[in-house]
Amino acid sequence: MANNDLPKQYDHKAAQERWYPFWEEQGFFHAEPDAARKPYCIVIPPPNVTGALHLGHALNNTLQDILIRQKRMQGFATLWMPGTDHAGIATQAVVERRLLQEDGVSRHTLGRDGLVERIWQWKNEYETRILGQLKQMGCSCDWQRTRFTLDPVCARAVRHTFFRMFKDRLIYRGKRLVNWDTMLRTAVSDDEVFHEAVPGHFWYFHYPVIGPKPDEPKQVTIATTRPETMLGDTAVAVHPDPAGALDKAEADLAARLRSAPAKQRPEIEAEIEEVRRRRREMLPELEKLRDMALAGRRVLLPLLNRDIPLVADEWAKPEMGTGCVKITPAHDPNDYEVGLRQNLPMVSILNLDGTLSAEAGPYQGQTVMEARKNVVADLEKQGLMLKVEDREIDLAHSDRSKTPIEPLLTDQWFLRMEQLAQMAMDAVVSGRVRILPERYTKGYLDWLGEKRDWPISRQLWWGHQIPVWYCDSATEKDLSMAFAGRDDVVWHRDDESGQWLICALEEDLSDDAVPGHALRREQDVLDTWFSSALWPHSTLGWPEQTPELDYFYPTDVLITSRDIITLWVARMVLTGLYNLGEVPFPEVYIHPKILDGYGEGMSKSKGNGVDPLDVMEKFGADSLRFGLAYLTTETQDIRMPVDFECPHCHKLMEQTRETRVMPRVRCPACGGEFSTQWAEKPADRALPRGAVVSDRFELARNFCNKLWNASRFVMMNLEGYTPGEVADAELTVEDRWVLSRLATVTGQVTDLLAVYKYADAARALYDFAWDEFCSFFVEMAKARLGNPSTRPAVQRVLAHTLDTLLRLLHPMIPFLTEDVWQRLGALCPERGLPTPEPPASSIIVAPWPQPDAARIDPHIEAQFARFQDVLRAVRDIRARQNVPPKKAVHFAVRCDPETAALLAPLEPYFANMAGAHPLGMGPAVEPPALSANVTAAGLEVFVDLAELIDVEAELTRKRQELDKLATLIAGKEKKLSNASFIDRAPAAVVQKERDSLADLQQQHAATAQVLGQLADDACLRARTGSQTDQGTRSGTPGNSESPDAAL
RNA sequence: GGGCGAUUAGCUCAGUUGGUUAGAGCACUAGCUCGACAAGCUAGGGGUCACAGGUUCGAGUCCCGUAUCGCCCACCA
Repeated sequence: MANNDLPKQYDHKAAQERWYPFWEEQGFFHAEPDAARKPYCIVIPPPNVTGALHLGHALNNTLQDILIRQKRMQGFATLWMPGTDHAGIATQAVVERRLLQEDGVSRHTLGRDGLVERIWQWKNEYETRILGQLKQMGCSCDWQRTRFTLDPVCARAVRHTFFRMFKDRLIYRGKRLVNWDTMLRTAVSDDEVFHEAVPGHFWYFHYPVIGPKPDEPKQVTIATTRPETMLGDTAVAVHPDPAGALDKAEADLAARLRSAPAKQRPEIEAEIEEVRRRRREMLPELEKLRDMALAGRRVLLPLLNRDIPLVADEWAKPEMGTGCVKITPAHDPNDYEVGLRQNLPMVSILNLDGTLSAEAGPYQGQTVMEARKNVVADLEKQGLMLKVEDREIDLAHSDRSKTPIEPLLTDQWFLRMEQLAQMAMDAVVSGRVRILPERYTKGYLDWLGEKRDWPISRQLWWGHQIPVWYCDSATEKDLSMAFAGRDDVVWHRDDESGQWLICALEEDLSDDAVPGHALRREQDVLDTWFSSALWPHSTLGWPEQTPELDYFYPTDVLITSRDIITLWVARMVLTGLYNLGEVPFPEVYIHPKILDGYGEGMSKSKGNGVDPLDVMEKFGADSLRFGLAYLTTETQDIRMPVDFECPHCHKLMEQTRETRVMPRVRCPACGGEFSTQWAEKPADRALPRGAVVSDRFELARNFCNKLWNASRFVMMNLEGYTPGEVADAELTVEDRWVLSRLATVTGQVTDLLAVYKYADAARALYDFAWDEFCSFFVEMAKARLGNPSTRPAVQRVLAHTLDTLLRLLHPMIPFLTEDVWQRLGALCPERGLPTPEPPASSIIVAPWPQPDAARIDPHIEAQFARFQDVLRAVRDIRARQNVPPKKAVHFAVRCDPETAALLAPLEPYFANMAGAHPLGMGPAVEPPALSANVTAAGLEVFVDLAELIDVEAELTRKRQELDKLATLIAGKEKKLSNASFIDRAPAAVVQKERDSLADLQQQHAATAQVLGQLADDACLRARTGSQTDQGTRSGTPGNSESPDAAL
């Protein structure tokens, strides 16, 4: 192979295009149950088919692939289960919006089947795109097993789970207030609601008391921001203990006041004053009303002339509003709770389209806004309106239609959580499921601890339709006869409506399944999370007892982000336990979130999202992956300032809060304009698109390139390579050093990945590859490669070291490592120490390196560290003295005999790596007549400056250095003269300090000596008035004939 | 309102059970095209570890408080 032709820069595109198809064709990603091997399985958190993947997905999947690739190399039968999520509401919303925009068609005109068909088209398009993105990233998923939460296999799991839960009476129907979008006529979930402050009003009005006694108030005053809801009022509440409640409010405020900073105090003091005012002015009336409530007195609901009770309920806070609160159970979440507590009727005044229902009497058919206006006007007419205040209202809006949300009481399906939640909690408390980092367990347990029933129905068309049929008319006997002998149908009567709820396992029921009685299927679908909750077992074929399920379940780890610990992780644990009696995974690793430069999470709506394809286009998949791994620390989110890359001049420009939402941006560097993701107008779209990237991937890109060039060096120098044994005796100091370091790093990386410390693993590899392998081993190999007698051995060590390093890096940098692996295979068909062997056909299945404890040699590492110290010192002096690179220098090292002996075999490298020639090393070494020195722990390096010196600069430097050393020495002396330090600190620490002091004193002495010589010289020259005559000054130090110099 | 996390160099971040003179990458400065690599090499400058207390012989590290930022949950008649 013509390795000289290798490009100087790593061509990531070529490697990606070449090796991904190769891996797929070879079937490396596919896993089958294999009794001879241990299983390792991760299920992907299925991305939503709503859109393309962003950088958060890239991170999530990179972390999974790193583990998967490592485990595969470790010999496990490794399965990474891929797939996507139908993401019910989000996907339907996206498709509906597009339909409306592009075709002007609403879902109601299209109909259920038509819409669902369109969504399937969308799904197919985006699934392909998403899976394509994963492939580009190098994800080694078992694509043959790709699942979709709505496919037949998953659907079957959903039906079986639902059926059993229904049979176990865990699923029930009930009323619940939902966020109703009157425009789209659907309930939307809490996360699809945004709050926006809008100007509004706060109306105060009166309800007359029915039959007031002389000492009783004639009316109660209530206040509301939504006056039309009074039509649905079924009570007015007053606090059962207004005096106590006010006392408590005051006490709470007083407590806050004590700990409050000065600037908040006036506000709190004002609040306290308000509470006191209320106690003076309002308490008697509130207590009277409370007594009336307890006596069962009623008030008249104006306009509808309905009489409704006064109730005593703690929801009415005497410190707020009028102290009395109207109760509208069907249209307010808190009032609903009051309604349940007080056994109030629930009157729904809204139709699903947002108009008022028959319950609203004369206002029937009006919209909410119309009714509001009319109700206010009518109350005014009756003299019941007290006052109106302007007030800003934090109003809930639907994300999808941007219209205000109306809380509406509707029939929904629920899953009883009491036992299920407890099982999921126990699994974590007992340690059967460990959440890492551990701090996230609290949120999990707190959330489950509330044991709130899970509302599982959604008024959507895209999803798993609930397999329940209603029947109003049949008797129990009719059903028993119709379904005689069938254990795949169960039914029970709905307590509230009295109708039959019939659930069928796999086969849908026909309308005439019960002769003579019509069946009507439930139209709602299940919450998306219901099917996602089954993902770890449904993807493996459950309820079928497949070999895969048997072998791979439970999976080994779940890797996900923290915002779905409750929505998803908790529910997977719960269904896993319910369906299989086993947790779905023993560990959950929660990874950081990717934030933009302002510390905000990335999202489409903010416009600060980064498409991994843009990053890969610019930096390559390897850099994307390594960069992300390098940033994945345990405690920190990943802050990533985002840049536009100008398509004209390719310069990066920072994306600001302003530019990130602009359709077109002008490059400040070249003045060219480009479009962004917001471009909609044809004129904008015609501009070239500016990719959104981040310079935080440059580190990884540079590293990949470094690796590429190190590999290139090795391969260029493998000419004439012959495989062969390398006996330990043949190994040089640097060989033994690099092998020792390699063994250490192998152990570290293996251990770190086992505990998900990706950043530490990446750093260990980065530092070793760059600072040790490239900067030292490769540099030092150059000399030996030039010598025919040493060339074969160093080739073998180089090939082996590179081979091992590639394997360690493969999980993070799959393409580059495979590319080099294959090339290396052509050059070294057998390699490895001590005995060469043929390498694996692909690095993806090459064995993961074992940390070879026998290679770890602290003595050699210490020796090498000394060499590095001396080399650094010489280079330092060269640099600060501005010695031209090609000019040789001479130096001496004062050190103990052991160090001198250690350094001896490395002497030639000083010439190669620093253009420096040793004059002597050992304890008796004296500085040359004129020298620059560097002191390090236990040694002093003197560079002979006879021909080179800039005396003044060196004098200044030495004086500063001496001062610094003196300060440090003083500090140490003080510490060591402190009796309590000597007494209480561990002996080892004290000794360390003593050694350190001695060393500093030695450094001080050496520096003082050099300084003295330099000062004499400067003095001499000042006296003679002559410039240094470089030719005549003696370059030979006095000690060059000393015994130590002969070492 | 409750919970969690963060605050270390201009920027982005490491910093192990408390123990030598707090590190890296980018950016900056100076010098370098010597056959792996200028996406590089060599060296350098740059830090009151957010602020204020405490524990300790010793605090970036542990404890209390404050400020700022972020995330999650709840609530707002």
